[in-house]
Amino acid sequence: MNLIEELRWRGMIQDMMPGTEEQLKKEMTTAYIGFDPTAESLHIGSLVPILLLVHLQRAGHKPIALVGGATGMVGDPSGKSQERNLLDEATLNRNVAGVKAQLERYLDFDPAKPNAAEMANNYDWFKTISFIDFLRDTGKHITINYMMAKDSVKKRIEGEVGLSYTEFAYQLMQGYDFWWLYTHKNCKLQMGGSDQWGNITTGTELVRRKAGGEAFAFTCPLITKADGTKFGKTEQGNVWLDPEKTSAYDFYQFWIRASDADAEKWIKIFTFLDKPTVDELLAAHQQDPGKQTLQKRLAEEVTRFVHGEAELAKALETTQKIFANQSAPAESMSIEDLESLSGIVKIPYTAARLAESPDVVSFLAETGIFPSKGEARKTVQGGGVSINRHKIEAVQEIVSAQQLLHDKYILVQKGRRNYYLVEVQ
RNA sequence: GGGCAAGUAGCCAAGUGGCCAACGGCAACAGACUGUAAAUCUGUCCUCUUCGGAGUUCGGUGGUUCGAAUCCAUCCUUGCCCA
Repeated sequence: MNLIEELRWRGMIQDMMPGTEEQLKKEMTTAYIGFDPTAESLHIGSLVPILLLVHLQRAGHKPIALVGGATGMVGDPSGKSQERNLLDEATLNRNVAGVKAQLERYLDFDPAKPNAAEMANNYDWFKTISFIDFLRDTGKHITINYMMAKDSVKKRIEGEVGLSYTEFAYQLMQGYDFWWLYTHKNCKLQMGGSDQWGNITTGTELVRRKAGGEAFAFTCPLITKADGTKFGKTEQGNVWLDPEKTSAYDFYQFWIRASDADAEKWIKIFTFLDKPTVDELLAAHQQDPGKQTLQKRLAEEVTRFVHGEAELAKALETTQKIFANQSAPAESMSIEDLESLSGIVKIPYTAARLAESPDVVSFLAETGIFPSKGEARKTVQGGGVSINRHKIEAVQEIVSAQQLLHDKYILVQKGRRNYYLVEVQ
């Protein structure tokens, strides 16, 4: 199966330039995707472009992961209703390093292979370009009319917030990247999310006009949720790929909570399972949705891909302990069980303070499980807090040493799925 | 430089002298129901709180007034039109 067919059944193709499929069939093709260094870590939204590169490489083509050290200084207006804040240089450098380190984990950079992945940073070629050169050599090739016709630009021009010249120029920079990679790396294909289509076509246009060459592109639909809310967010915020920011357990949990409708789409996009396997899973799931076959497999596959087998095993283990036997009293958990709950937030608490038998509300605020007593009180009143799996019925309840599990721990639940292990010292 | 319009909580958006911590919607969090799902219903949703309240908000600053998100002045930002 060729790359395009493969991506097509997975629902990962949105727009494609004519001739792209033929180009990929013709020869080993070098392709790139740009990643914005807007944060120190990539989040699961960036997983899709990463997967595109991995699919590309598996199909025998050569991927280039481009980190936007230069474009990140300017800000892409695509999909943004407002002018972006500029990042300072120190932050940007840190982000570039972080993003680079992560990308390196997912692609094969083995130089012995003809299609070894490469990493690039567009700061490397932008830092020496003068403004005058850029205007003369690049700006000349693209008309304002062409640039203004882009959706991302049009929306902002028609909207009431406007668009700075800086952001307007962004597409030229990205287009220049493509041209640069085309001429220096023989890169003929750019991929990306569908919001990048406008920027990408400016690039193919530049390649055509400035280099007289032919370049190709396709995009992947943006990931959405069936209920229309934003993908990749949880109560703790973004779901990051960095285990320091989002533990493997939390990462696993994000996927397992996918709705049925989402899981059906996501299993194709976020896993490498082949079509027969996916069809089988879909059928099994439809037969007995309550088993969450899809969600479990999805969570498992993606967690393995991002965090590795060992971390997946830990996440599964913790999940098992917490959810498999939810009605079991916390007292039945062994000390090993408690101590090996990986990914659960552990909080220290002093034995001296516990000896004073604080009321729950103070306890919850002091441990930092809630930011303030008011918050804690509200949630307790709403029935949202359990200690050792017993729901707190009244704000007057107290916490005491008698509740210690194995003389050391108190298991606190905020809501149904947020667990905290308070360790008394 | 001139004219016009706008700036309200995470977002959208009402409010045009006291009844305003500010209608409504979205998002978010919690509860019920369930399958750690969706849909639905309920509660919370500026901050703190001994739950009685207390404090800080409506682009910034200054003013008028017993009292201002609402009126005036000025500044900043944005959009549209003119030069």
